[in-house]
Amino acid sequence: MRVSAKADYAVRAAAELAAADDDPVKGEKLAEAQDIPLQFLEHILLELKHAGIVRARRGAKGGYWLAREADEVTIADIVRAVEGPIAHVQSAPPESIEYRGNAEHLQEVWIAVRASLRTVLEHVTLADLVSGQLPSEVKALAAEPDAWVAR
Amino acid sequence: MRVSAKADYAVRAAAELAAADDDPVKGEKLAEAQDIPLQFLEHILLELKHAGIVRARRGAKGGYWLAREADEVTIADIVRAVEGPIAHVQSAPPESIEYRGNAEHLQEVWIAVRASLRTVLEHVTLADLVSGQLPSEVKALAAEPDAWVAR
DNA sequence: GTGCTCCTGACCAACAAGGTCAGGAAAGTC
DNA sequence: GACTTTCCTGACCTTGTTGGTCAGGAGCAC
Repeated sequence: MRVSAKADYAVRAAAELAAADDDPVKGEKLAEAQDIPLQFLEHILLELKHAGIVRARRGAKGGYWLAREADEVTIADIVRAVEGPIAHVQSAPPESIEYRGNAEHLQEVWIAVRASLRTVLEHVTLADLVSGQLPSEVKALAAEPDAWVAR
Repeated sequence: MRVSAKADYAVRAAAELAAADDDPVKGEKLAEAQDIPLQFLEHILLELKHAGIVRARRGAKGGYWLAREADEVTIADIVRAVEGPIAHVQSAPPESIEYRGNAEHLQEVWIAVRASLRTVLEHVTLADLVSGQLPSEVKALAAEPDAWVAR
């Protein structure tokens, strides 16, 4: 139930690309802007490229840019590209698991967990993120003072 | 962003205890009922005991039972006991992270992610789980046909 | 005291996380 | 065509986590 460094880095780098608006940005510049180890970042960008989220060109004037418009890329797309499926249980999708005895309804709970993650991750786009104009449901969740206290 | 085997096992074992209603249940019986490796389960039950969720007695007539009423124990309690804090980013709580440049609003997103997880995990009790009477918000999330399809 | 059952630490193999290193392959510039 | 720049890729590395197993000790009931 945690967010890896890789996913966090990936989203941050993608946010920088979204802000750069289609001109290629060098890996080194992304690394500096977001304080990410360059060589690690390059591996991440490669994964994003393989997932079809980012494009790249080498050489002078080279760099990375988004393959789609910033409002067509969600945080969920990026997290899935680097971390794999969201909210798997024991490495299997929750809809495929069968529970017995008194745990029968646990499947519904894990499904609800996944659904609730999706309502956030699939609705926030990179455009939302850089502009700060998050979808209203997401803003509402983050506006609760209680959401900011540790437990 | 995944649910570990340990957390899944812990919740299932706790559900069995909730259904047993205060008489001690042997580890072996829990392991059989939920098909969990016994020795692994014993370690998990020990963690639940240290977290104050479960109590135990040794010897003949021994076993495990819930330390609190089943409607006073949430899934979040159990997940935290075995997996640690929910939705940490790079092993730190989201409210403590500072983001720069175009990723500034990412903090709000991770806070919203945690809040959305909490709305499910902190509202489902073991009593709800065993009876199948999940809270209405959770039932609503799981009722969406879309929630059951992989992506 | 003799089972029964929990309690605990040690151990283990496999894998993931979070990187670093070294070199190759395109693209542009002169 | 040489050279520089920048991405591309695989190999490697250390540390920690996951998902267990093994062996023995300690408390409880009879």
